[in-house]
Amino acid sequence: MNVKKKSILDAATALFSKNGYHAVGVDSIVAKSNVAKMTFYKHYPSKEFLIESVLFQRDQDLRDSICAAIDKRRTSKTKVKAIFDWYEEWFAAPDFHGCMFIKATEEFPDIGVKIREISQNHKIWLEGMISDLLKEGDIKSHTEMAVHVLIVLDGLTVRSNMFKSEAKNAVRIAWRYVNNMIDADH
Amino acid sequence: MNVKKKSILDAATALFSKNGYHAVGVDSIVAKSNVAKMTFYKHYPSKEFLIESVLFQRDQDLRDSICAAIDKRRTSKTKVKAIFDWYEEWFAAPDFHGCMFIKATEEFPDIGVKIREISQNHKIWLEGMISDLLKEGDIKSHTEMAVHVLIVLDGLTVRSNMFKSEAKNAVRIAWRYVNNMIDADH
DNA sequence: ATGAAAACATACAGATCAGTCTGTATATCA
DNA sequence: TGATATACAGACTGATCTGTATGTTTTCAT
Repeated sequence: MNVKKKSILDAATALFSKNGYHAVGVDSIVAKSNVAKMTFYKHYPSKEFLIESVLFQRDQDLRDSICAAIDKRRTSKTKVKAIFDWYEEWFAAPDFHGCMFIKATEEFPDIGVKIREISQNHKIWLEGMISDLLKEGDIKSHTEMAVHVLIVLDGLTVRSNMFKSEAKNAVRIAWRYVNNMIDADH
Repeated sequence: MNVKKKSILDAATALFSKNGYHAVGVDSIVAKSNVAKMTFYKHYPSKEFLIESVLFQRDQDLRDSICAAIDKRRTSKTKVKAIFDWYEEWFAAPDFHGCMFIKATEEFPDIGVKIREISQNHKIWLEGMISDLLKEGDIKSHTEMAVHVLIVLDGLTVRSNMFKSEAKNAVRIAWRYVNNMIDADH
């Protein structure tokens, strides 16, 4: 990708991630990315298109990162645990300000909007990934359990954004109960 | 409360709840509440103050509503179930667009802001309420389990906002696992 | 070195933002 | 009836919003 275009995308990702989508103006993105306004509109014809591009890229990056974390483990349960570990590390990052897809869904209420669709697809992907891992671990109701695990992960994300200092403890508690849930299914 | 002031509060609550806080302007609140702009600024000296008032009132209303739902049940576990039932009914409402406190936390990232503080207090209250119920049900680790239950409830809320048509099924799945978790603790 | 493409700075348009001001109308109560 | 408080409509300020226009400078391959 073009270096200027990448610079805009990175700046926008950081600003949207912290402040949300409506609160961030094009001018502040242009300023942070050290780019002329016309260069911005050349690469991204509208703010909405930029938001879609940011979310699309974020989805790609998260898939890669989470898959890499999973691939380091061997058993199906430790692979699920790897996701929780990944989240815990994410919550501890100084630039963590919640999930960009949840934020997008909160800010764009109209159904059928592409921004929502990208956000939904990310969650559907993660749920499918978890379902597959549970299935490998011989969980009979892996589909339903995956729904629950995703609910827990999203709940953890919201909570860690609200009470950042308690994120680590919350992950520990949640994983203990999820671990018990997995064991109880055998 | 003054009838005009109440009208403004109700209109603002509906608009913020659906569209978020930054996306809604004072003019649209004034229009929806059928009030003159000066009347608005007489009752609420700034938009930020209005948001705080909306969240404060919402907190009060939710506490009353949830407590009323709990009081109808007799055992501690059915009281916890009552909370899940309450959430399920809330998700099915046509004007459900997610939790206003989660939305506020996503849109106002600066720590120490009163808007965040009110939101945190609501979650702390609910967690304490759940913890008390679990304690009455002789759950030894009621404090930690309450953390987990709140995580599940917030995860459900986020998910139901993203996939509204699947809300009912998600609540059913989540409650089944929470029910198992409670039973397993005895 | 030269010419095209890209990015630059900056001003601008038109709309909307939060918040203020003015002057009028209405409602209540003595 | 007359005094007072409240609410009214709507214009206005200055800032900011998204997006465009213009003309100059930089980059870079030929």
